[in-house]
Amino acid sequence: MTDDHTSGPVPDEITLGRIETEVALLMRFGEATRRASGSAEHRVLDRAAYVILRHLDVAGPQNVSALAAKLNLDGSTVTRQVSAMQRDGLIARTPDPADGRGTVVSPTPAGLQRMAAVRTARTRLYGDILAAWSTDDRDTLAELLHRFNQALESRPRPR
Amino acid sequence: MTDDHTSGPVPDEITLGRIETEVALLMRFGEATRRASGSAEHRVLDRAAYVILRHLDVAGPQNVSALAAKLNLDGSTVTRQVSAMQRDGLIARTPDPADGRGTVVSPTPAGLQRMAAVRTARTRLYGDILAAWSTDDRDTLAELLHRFNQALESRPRPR
DNA sequence: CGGAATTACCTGTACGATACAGCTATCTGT
DNA sequence: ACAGATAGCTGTATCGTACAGGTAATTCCG
Repeated sequence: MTDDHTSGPVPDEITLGRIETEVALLMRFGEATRRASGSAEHRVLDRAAYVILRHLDVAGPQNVSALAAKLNLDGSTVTRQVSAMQRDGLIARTPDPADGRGTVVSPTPAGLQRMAAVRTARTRLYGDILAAWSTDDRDTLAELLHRFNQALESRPRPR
Repeated sequence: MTDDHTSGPVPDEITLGRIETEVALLMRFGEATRRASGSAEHRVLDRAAYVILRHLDVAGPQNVSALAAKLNLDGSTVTRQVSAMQRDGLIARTPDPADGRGTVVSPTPAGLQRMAAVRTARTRLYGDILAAWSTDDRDTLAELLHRFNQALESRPRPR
């Protein structure tokens, strides 16, 4: 509710509008880039695989449900993606020793290697794109994005 | 291929890695949010309708090809989305007076109204999320995102 | 002017990512 | 030990997208 402010566009709102615009734009860029560069047959890693491997790398091997919860995806989606990744040798599935229902997903060396390659490529791309930026501005961008994501994470309860 | 830097992780690279991480995170948040909030039957605007309306609003009525080029989408994709939007009364198609092959797509008042509603909702959401931020930080975020997008736009020629 | 090449759009088809519903196997609490 | 919850898988549906192919209109060139 928050019986809003029919007071008109306050400066703050202008800034928020700009942020909305830029986030939407960035989103669109990201999708376009992913489609353009990833569709070739030699795609190093498709998108979901990268995110999954990345998460497994930082958070350690875990079962499908945990993965799904963390990635905000349905369990069935993760099941299928993990199956594909197993077929491609990027992850291994082992029965969870602590729970007969569960399957622990862990990255294989090959998976980690490919993930690292993608990460390096992306990092390099950003280096290219931000070539003209000062170290200070880059730092600030990283910091603000981090805080923004934290804010997003702690407050996505519109349900 | 640019056998560069075997020098190890320079501070700059650490920052770039952080940026990569945060952009990826933001992307996932955006997708998750879109799916979660948009799937209900009361979705104000489905799919790419928002982006299309937004673009038509800022860039004026234009034909399908121009739209596709701007949005980095295949013409057929835009055709279908525009058809759906026409069915829903969000845009109107009129024959291009200057080119018998072309169809000019223009937003209807209803379309613009719904677009504005979505934009307002999103802006409010960001206001919520950034409630604890200083005006300065918000400004900086908006500015840096803008510059980042500009850099992305002017340099996506890895093909 | 007239045919060839190009362009704009649409349609058919396919694919990837996702969700939801329903199934089976296993676990947990009383 | 049984009832209910949970983990994962499979079937099916939807959405957004791309590519290939078709038709109509435009433009270019001789």
